[in-house]
Amino acid sequence: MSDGDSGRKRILDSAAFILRTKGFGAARLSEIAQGAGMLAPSIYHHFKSKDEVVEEVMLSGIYRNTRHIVAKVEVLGPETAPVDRLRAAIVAHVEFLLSGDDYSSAVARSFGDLPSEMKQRVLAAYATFDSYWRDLLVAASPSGNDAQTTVARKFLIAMLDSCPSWYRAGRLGPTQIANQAADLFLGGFAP
Amino acid sequence: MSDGDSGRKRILDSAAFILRTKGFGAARLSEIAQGAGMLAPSIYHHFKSKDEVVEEVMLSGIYRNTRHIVAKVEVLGPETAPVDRLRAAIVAHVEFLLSGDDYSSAVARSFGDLPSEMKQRVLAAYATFDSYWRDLLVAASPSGNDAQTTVARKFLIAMLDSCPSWYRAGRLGPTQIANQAADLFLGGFAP
DNA sequence: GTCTATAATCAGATAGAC
DNA sequence: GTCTATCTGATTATAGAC
Repeated sequence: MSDGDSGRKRILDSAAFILRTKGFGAARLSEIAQGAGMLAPSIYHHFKSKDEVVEEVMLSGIYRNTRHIVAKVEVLGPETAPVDRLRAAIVAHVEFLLSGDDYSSAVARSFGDLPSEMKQRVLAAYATFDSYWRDLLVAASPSGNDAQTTVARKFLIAMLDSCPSWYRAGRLGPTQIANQAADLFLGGFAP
Repeated sequence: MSDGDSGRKRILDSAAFILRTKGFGAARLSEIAQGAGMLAPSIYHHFKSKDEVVEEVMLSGIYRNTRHIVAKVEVLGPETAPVDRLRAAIVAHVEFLLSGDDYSSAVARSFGDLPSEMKQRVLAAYATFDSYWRDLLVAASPSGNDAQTTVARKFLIAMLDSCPSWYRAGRLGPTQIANQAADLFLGGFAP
């Protein structure tokens, strides 16, 4: 069964765009509906509540993003150095965010603002994403210090997730920003 | 005239705490009032609107934070290397955020969610903060590339501002996190 | 300076026609 | 599957007593 242009998908696409651009706190159901080419009450034919729409956008975003990163890393041969695997993940994450995937950007922007019950549920999916990064960082860590790689992971993801909020198409393209992020995190600003 | 425990200050303190912990979208006037030991309508004796409270928290946060960082950097002698000035700023910023200054954390958490008209006004104050970082980074940049230091600044501030959202008092104290942030940004994760 | 009572507004959700 | 009309609840804001 094709999902091509169904109402459901139009709603999710619109919600992802709104969540990416305005954030959770400012996302209005009427605006989501407008972006999907319908009026607010029509959404309830497809979803039980506004929160259900938001939650599905979050889960999709995490899933799509994780799949994209894993694919870009695992295509590298088994002989690839851990640092190069980490580099590939950084580049893949930033490129995905900046190449217009509203779902992953919605997660980057709005995850922290979700109501706590929803956040708990979404966290289960987020754990997969998080632990993949943890493994990449541990493998590439020169020190091997556990607490340090945990802090480094928090810093890294916050840094990468910020891209959609300040990036504007211009002289530097997504790939250049992505490579600079990798250079900066791995090599430092003033080595 | 002492501002010690005036209603005005209690409201601002409470609002800063709420904005730091729940974000702009979830900040309720009734909860701000409760934290200040009064009921919601009493706030209007001190402020014209909820937005006015929020805006004053933002301006205070930016001002306090900038002043703190500048003080910690400018206490260094004029012979201090640019990299060490940048390092001092990074450490100062993280320590300030993690040592419980609700105002600076409120800015870090909620600035991106402000309604656009307010954001424009607050941006004027934020520009002072931003340009101080720009100067520090340009001075310490080995490459001197303008576009690159701009991107590096965005990444740096996003990374540092994320601290309050994930830091929990434990084995690592604020100073250790702050130093690790500086080591990571300046030296890189896998040099 | 803070309260109670209430107005005004808005957003999410439901009912039922088409 | 989408609409119009309406309900319900929450939230900001105002009026006026104390």
